[in-house]
Amino acid sequence: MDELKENQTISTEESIKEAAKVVFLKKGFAGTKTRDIAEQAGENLALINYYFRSKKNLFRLIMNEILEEFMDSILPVFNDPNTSIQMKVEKIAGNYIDLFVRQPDVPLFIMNELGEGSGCLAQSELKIEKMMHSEFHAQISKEYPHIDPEHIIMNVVGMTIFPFIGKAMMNGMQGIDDEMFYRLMDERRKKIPIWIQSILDGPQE
Amino acid sequence: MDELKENQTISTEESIKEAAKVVFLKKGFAGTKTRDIAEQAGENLALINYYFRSKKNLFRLIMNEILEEFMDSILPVFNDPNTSIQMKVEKIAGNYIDLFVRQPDVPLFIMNELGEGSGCLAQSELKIEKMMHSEFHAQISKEYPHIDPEHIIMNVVGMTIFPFIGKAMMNGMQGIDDEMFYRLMDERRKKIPIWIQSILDGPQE
DNA sequence: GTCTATACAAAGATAGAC
DNA sequence: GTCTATCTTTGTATAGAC
Repeated sequence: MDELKENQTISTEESIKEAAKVVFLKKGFAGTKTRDIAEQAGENLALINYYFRSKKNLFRLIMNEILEEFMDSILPVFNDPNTSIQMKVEKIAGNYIDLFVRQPDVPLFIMNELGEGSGCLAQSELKIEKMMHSEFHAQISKEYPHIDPEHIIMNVVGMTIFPFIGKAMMNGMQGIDDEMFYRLMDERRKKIPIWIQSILDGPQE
Repeated sequence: MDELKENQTISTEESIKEAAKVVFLKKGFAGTKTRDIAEQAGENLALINYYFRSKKNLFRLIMNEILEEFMDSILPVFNDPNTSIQMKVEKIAGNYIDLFVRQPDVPLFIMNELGEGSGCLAQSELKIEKMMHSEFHAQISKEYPHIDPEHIIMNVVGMTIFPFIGKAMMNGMQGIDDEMFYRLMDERRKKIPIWIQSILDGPQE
């Protein structure tokens, strides 16, 4: 019955992963000490390396889980031929904003690990290629043949996630406090699809 | 003549700064060891702390120089009441793209160091507030009172720099190689101002 | 004021006992 | 599987030569 016990208390491995998630999201990768994770989990320091080989590996594991969950929530809509371009944009912008409002550290997290220095996510299951060759891509090609679908995808993603990446910049700015920021983000949820439509339709003559 | 020697060989302090710039840009803040910098400069390790107090301080110094130079090239146009909104957008998108094509590591760099973990740039002279309260901001408020200027600024900057941040993602993608990426970026240099105009004008009825 | 050599502390990783 | 003790790397500080 070793593999089948139920009502079992949380495993050591799992408790470390949960603790790591909390600490990583609060302090970032560089700001997190493995000793913090061990303390938060109430486990011995050496067990982190025993179960996860390295701090970086543990970090990558957690990030991939978050991203995979997110992508799985996006892709079905993205590949559904029966939803319009506008609805797809609404879905992706809305889901990104929801995720980042709830977990403000994730965007920087992603960016952090794309650099060559850490490079954890570079070859991971980001599934971006699935986004690029999705039904969304095909729909744009068909309905707006004059514009490169890559540009539109870059615009949607850039307009959506940049403010969160740049939040640290903006917080220092006179005139944009947290309350205003979240109000702006809520506006963007509705406006980004409209803006994308304006871009697709082109300039007014 | 102590302050006025010319033809002088590069100073120790300067050689460390140059070496640090090279290594930081290549490996990022976390990936750079102070011993790497010392070796690259051909100087003793302790001199880094002697001249710059700490690794973080040295990093901040270098980043501020890069950003300041960039901002100084942007701000005059940004605050000139005699250039149109479109021309300002052209200027900022063009300058960003030029900078990032020449120094592909800078954008990720900036983002990397905005996180709370390292936080080197958080309270630095980013001059973003000057961008936000520039003539550009005022022009949008006046000519397009129905739209929040912050949204437009976020859109310009997001559309411009996101592709560089996401380049690592896209490089892994089937169908976008380096040549195509730079072709797309060159297109964006001209198209972003047009797209912004479409957004400002709103959807076609 | 500059520089070399060295010491020290924090933090990730590992070996080996149990 | 778990824990203690230890090793290694790395940023920083200091002592002392010139």
